[in-house]
Amino acid sequence: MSETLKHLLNVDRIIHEPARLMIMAILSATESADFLYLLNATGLTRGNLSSHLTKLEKAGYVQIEKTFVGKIPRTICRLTPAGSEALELYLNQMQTVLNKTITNTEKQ
Amino acid sequence: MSETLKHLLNVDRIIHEPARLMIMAILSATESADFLYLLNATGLTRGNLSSHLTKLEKAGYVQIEKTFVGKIPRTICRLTPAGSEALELYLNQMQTVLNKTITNTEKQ
DNA sequence: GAAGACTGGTTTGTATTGCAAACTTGTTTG
DNA sequence: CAAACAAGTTTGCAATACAAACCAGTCTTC
Repeated sequence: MSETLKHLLNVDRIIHEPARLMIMAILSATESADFLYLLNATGLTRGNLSSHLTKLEKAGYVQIEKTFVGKIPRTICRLTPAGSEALELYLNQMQTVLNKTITNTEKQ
Repeated sequence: MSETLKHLLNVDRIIHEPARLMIMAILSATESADFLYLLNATGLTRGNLSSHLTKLEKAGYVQIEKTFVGKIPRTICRLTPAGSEALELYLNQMQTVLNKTITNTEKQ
């Protein structure tokens, strides 16, 4: 069991951060979303959303596209292939660890 | 779905840190463990293990007991009731979020 | 019996974060 | 044209997580 647990140390920290996991999860479900949608869906402040998005972009996990709708700027975000791959890997790892741990806690 | 996800922002950061989740998971399975056992089981350095344990102790999640075996000091750690409660809560929350997210990623 | 190695940790230093608040650039409204 | 609003970005700071240095005591070995 220890071996499974040790995977935790290598878990993707970019995704492990709750705020970013939320963002990734939303993007994985919606294909694409704009800044305001994410803002509302996550409950983050604009500042935090902005910096998390930048971090995800630098990691190559989301692609950020800036356009204008009329004269108002609009930021559209979508998961990259690398992003959804990384998300899937993260989910599987965590899932495995959680299951192991849960069955253990139940045992006693 | 958004509501479930937002729980992520309130997830217990003490437990969310991978190193500490490992420690908590091990303790929940073994009832009690000494420093060296944890050291080996987690693969952490002594310094990190020490400081994570202190943090868990301050949070009231583990109880740390120092004894001597012969002339050699020995540190025994066990989960407190508050600790195992917090762990269980964390596991349930994460489990829920992961399941939601996984079914969403599968949909596409 | 003293030099060095080992046990079992704790403390310190540093670089990275995550968050909130302030700022920016432009647009619309009264 | 002044004030309010939209859509973000940048800045400042306090809290972390890790590694490396340190420490107190014990054992070995020559």
